[in-house]
Amino acid sequence: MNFENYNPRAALLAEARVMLTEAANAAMADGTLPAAELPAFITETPADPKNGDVAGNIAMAGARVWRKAPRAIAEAIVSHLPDLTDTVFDRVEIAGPGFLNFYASAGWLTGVVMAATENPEYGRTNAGQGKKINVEFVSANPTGPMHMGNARGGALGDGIAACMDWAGYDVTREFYINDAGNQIQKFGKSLAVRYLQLFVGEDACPLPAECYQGGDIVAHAEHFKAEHAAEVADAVETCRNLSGDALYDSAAFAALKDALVAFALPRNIEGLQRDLGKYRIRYDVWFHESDLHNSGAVQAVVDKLLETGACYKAEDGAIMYKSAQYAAKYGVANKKKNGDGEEEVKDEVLVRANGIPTYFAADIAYHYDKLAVRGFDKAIDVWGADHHGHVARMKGAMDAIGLDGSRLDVVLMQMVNLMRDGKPVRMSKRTGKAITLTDLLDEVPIDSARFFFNQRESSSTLDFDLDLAVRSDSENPVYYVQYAHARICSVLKKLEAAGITFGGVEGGWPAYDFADPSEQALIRLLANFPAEIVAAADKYDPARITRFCIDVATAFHRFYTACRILDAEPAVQQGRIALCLAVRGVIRNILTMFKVTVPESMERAE
RNA sequence: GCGCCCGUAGCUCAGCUGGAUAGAGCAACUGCCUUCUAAGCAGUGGGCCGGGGGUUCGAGUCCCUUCGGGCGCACCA
Repeated sequence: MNFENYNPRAALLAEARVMLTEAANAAMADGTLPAAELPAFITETPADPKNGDVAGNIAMAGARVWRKAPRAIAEAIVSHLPDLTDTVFDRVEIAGPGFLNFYASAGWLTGVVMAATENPEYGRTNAGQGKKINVEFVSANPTGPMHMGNARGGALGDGIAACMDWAGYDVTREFYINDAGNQIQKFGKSLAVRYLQLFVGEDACPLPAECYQGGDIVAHAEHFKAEHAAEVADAVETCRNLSGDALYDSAAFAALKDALVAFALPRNIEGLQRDLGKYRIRYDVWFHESDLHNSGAVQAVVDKLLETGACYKAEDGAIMYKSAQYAAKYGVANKKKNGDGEEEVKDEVLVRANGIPTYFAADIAYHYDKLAVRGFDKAIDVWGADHHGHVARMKGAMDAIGLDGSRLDVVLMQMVNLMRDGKPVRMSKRTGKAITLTDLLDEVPIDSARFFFNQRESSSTLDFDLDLAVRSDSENPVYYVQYAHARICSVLKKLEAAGITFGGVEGGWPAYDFADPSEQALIRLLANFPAEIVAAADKYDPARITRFCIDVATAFHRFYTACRILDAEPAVQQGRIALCLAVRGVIRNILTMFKVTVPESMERAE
């Protein structure tokens, strides 16, 4: 038997839908129901399992076209349903205002357990049809350390990528290195000033306010001095006698900046790669913004937009992008009040009057590269919510350049509040500065960080409970889930020690129908797993999988409390071992998706 | 002023393309270990789903409006 790509819940919903459609058509054909166009209806999984495994609302939805009470329509449809023997259903009932409730057969439940035990990748489906997806996330500036937003973005982006991978998409994880443009100039200026300070002192060459103030800049300057001082000795001598704009505009200062950036930037990028690696994120592509400038791709995009009329040259020489062209379609535009107090749409700068393109121009070239050059069907960007103003104009720009703006989806992520003792903490106790990703990982286990950041929808601000994240008890959801897995491993070890093995499908599937309510509830939950992943991929919401995992752990602990395994009758025991293996597989697959460790045993706290 | 996100139990949050009696964890209270890890389980109490209109068989969910909180509106990224 082949359980690859099996999605039991989707199969059940689809089967009920076919039955209802055929029964309704048959009822109209023989006059039980008046002839009419089949109404739109849904089949869904009821919240309360008492109402069955599939509920159809066709009788209520058809009340108008069939001009009958929903319950009467339901009777008519039920009387035209086929014999349910040998189907995935046991029975159908009419309930409530006119729901048609389908109850799954024991065979279907067994099939779920079989699929989850026989298929090590149970949960994976081909719903995405192998479409090429690019997920770009974090993309932190290589000018300094990563902050909490990057920490959330990393866990979220990697979670989205994992869900899409499991949902059958061909996923590429990508990091966009902003190694060009203004912030690199600022980085260079900061480095060069700090470097000069090593020779002339801080007072003689103060660090401008707009520069990076962090200690990492000083450290770079010191390292450079130790290793490469001779190479820039002449430039330092020249700069010594200059100050203010005369200094910043000098060729010697520029040479100093270039040398220091060439030294520090690769180190910072390596640092990003090291820290993200420690955070268990592996990128497929590290894309350099500078390549887009060097290859002429940015210029080509600007030329093309000028050609199509999406852009125009302003009087001062800047190239402006017309905001009005996307405002209607994507809603948001950069509105400003003019001198008369009237609102007008303000156009965006694509290339500055001084000829230097803005990041917006580079971003268009970058996304053109993703969608048109590299041929991704979809580009998904994970951005902080503070960049939301950029979304509409980026989508609009994709349209303007001849692509489809809907092929770019931006997942906006709200802020993180780090909480300690129920109060927000903004600054690191150690450094007095904003808390970095590495600060966080020094304090809380990576397992907790990866899991916690994926517990809330990206659209909600997230309170990260530092106290909870370090706790090794059931209140910490990571431990709760890991414990369920460890419990299963422990039982299996005990069985193994007693010489009991599991036959599986090959060894003759256990003749046990999972009679206990806790068993059935658990199996029904496991049946949802593939559909949950598909939904998480569709909505770019990995949080539903972490919640699902907690639900599975809860259902397992209930089962474990209600049902014995070690001393059960042989057939019952085999069935329960199968169920344990199924749960173990699902938890393992989820934790692996989120890069959380999957322990086979838990150390006792004391 | 304009735009985006969020208002659901004391707290943190679920609630799937509108569906049946609005759920979970924490906190409070009560039980369950001679039994596979009690890092677990069961039970009790707790709600004008921010307010007000509308759409329909049916609204926490959709539309309008209003109030409260967060974030953004640069020739920065």
